Amino acid sequence: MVKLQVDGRKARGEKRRAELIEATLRIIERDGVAGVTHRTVAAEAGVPTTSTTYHFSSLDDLLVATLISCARDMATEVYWMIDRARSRGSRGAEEVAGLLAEALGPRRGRTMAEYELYLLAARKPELRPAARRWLDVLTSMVRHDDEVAFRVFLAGIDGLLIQGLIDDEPPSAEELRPVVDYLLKPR
Amino acid sequence: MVKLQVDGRKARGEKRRAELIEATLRIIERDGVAGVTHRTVAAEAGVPTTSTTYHFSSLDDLLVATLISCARDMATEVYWMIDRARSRGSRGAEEVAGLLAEALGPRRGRTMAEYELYLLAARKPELRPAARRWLDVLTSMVRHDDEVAFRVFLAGIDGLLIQGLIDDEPPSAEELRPVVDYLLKPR
DNA sequence: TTTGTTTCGGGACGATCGTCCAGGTAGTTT
DNA sequence: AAACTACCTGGACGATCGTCCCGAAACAAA
Repeated sequence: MVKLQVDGRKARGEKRRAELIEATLRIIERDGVAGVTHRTVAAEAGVPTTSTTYHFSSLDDLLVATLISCARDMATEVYWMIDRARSRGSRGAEEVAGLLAEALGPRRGRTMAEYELYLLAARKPELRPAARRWLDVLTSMVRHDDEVAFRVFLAGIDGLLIQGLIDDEPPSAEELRPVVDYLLKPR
Repeated sequence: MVKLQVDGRKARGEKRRAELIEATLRIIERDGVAGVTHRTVAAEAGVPTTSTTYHFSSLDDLLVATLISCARDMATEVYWMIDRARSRGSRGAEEVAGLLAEALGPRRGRTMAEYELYLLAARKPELRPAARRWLDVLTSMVRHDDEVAFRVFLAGIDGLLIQGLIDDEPPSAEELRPVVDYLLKPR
């Protein structure tokens, strides 16, 4: 007989674990990876300091878990972005430009956090599979004969986002539009 | 009468300042921005700890100076890359792919450092002009009617580099070639 | 109820951090 | 030579860091 009701203790533990990961992501959005310490994360989550050391064997473990959680969100997010862009046909570029402007405007902190974690993965080999997964998922969405064009598209998106992060004021969808258009133009 | 011979003391000071910046860049290449402390930089440069606090009013100042120095190097570097690619005409893509493979292979640490400093600029407004300058310099190199294509090119380069940083083994020039080709193909 | 397991949290440890200070040294100016 | 300026450095301060320890509390199994 399989036990259907999970252990209440473990359930609470998992919940707090998730809360700590969320708090970590909020801190990275606000202060960057440099601002992540046991104490700042615990304070952000409203739990005692030692709670982080209990649920995560080290600070690195916490960052790893955060990246994995974040990468999953990114994958589904970009998945739907592509899906929406496709369903709008030739209006796809408009859709993409709008989403880029959003990522560089209201969601700027989140975008910075994602690229900081991305660079963290460049340094920590154990993080790379998680960081690479969403790229692979996306690549598998397209036909094989479009693969080069798609890789160019993804690279272009990354470049536009990174370059947009150092603008004093985030670029508007209208400014991004011609570049996205050029990027999507078939040849 | 203008004094031709500079103050020997200031000359030594400037020299050590430069050495500290170089040491900082080496540390970022090896351990990331997170590894930069007064003590690690001083040890890397082979000078006493307090030397960093004397020449740079704070750790932030040291990072700012390092980014500015690094950005200048990047600008001249990419400038010559573009120049070489142009002079080779249709072989430009080959040249670019080779340089990308080099940036992701032997010079991987340096590439990581550059993007870490880039993201630092996203968080610290006073760093943005320095980080943006080399982009502006490059943009001014092309004809106005090519500007969109050039922005796409630069964004694509950034994307390819960032994505290449999380590969377990750096991509070869041959693997990068088709993407660069597609990126440079006129339309 | 008793026993065992898991989560929780206060407190403290040594290490390392950024920064300051006060004196010492080398080079320039008068 | 004397006064001045700029660079150099050993030592130390308080703050914060990651992490450990150990008892308490909550919950499950017996």
